Amino acid sequence: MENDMVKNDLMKHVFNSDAMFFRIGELSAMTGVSSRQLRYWEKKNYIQSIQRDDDQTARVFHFQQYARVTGIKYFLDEGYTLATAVAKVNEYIDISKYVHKFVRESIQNVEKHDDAVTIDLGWFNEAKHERLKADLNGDKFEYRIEKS
DNA sequence: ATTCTGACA
DNA sequence: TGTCAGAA
Repeated sequence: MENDMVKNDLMKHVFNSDAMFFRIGELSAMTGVSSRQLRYWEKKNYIQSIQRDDDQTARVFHFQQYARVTGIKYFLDEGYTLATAVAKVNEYIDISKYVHKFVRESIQNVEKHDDAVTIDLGWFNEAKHERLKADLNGDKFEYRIEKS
């Protein structure tokens, strides 16, 4: 639908916006991690800033690094050492990466109806005679097996 | 005004 | 890790 196209472009615009990039002072203020620590973490390769092509030296961090830094600080506050905190964050990022991949590959099709949306989740069994479907109504949803 | 690197009363 | 200097 045309409406969906608009929303997609809007989302792309939002996530590619300059607002998603931060300099060290901003990132520090947002996360409560000192700029001194941020520079040290980068030197240790625990976080990374954008590769800058110009002659500027000021670090620029992408939004994803905000998530990383926040995660590292969380485990640090839990009492873990810096190296362990980083390992924990990497583990979570790894897991979420697989979960995202799983979810993406699980969704075979999204069928829009008048009042609801049905998500096709693929074959329900090895015999491939039934498919698992999820009917969405607002924020509610139900699973259903559909003969194929 | 901010950030960068290097150094340590 | 904080902080300060001197430069960009």
